[in-house]
Amino acid sequence: MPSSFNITELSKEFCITTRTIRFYESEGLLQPERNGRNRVYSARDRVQLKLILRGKRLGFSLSEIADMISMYHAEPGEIAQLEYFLNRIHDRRLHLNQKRDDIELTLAELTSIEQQCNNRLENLKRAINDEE
Amino acid sequence: MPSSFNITELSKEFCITTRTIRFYESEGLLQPERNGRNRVYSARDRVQLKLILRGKRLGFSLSEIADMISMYHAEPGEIAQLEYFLNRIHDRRLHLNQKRDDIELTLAELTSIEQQCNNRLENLKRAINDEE
DNA sequence: TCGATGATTGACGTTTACGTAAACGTAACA
DNA sequence: TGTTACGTTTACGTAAACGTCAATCATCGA
Repeated sequence: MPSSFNITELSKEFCITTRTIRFYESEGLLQPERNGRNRVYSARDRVQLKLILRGKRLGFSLSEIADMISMYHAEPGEIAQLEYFLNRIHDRRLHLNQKRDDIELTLAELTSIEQQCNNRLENLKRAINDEE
Repeated sequence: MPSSFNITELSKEFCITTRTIRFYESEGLLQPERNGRNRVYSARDRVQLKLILRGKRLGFSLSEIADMISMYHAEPGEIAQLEYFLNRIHDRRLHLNQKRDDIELTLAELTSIEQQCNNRLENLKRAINDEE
């Protein structure tokens, strides 16, 4: 695993356009180094990009993602900050638990209609066999 | 539980605007009855709306949601249709499993930074006690 | 009968998250 | 020494998902 990447390498690895990566930077979600004019992404930048894309898959907006990423890097020093921070973590957890419940529900429904399909399929195949 | 609803009742129950509900209808996601000009939503329409909002929470687009809802109502009659349908179910399941994995990862990371926060918090509080 | 209340249909506006094109820089390679 | 391949900035365009009027209609209580 290399320790630095250019924009095209990352765009290919994650199947996104360079435009998208630059856009994330313009929104403050990435801060790559520069080699002259060109962007140079560290391993940490690459992890950050992974986090962004994971957030996107979960349907979070870029500003929500920015907020979450800031939590990863924050180093609150005072008690009040820490307690505020723990509250935000708590809220995020509730939010994610809700999504997980939504997923479980949807998966259960998928299983149900899958069952029905399989039943119908067996009936149809049996009917064909009976014809022979 | 009433068996029919007007648009304002639904908008209040689900904390969305009437505009949003009408928009979903214009996109083919809802087909309420009419009483004269006015829309009348059945219990089934209400469930449908719930499904839409669940899909939104999971970050699906309205067209994806329309696709999923159509699966709930489809009654494929031929073997080829059924097998195609089972494939779509399979794909959806993969998609949802991916999201669930993303959620588990994120929750695990939240737990980790929560731990760190709690540790710091305890240290700070201990330091204050030692001062006394 | 009149005004408030709530619903409807346009129609244009807005935000988010990029797409796309133009114009330019630069390093390598034939 | 072109030209090809990537990279950059700037800027306008766009699709999705609504928000926000405005004009109109229906009803209902005072």
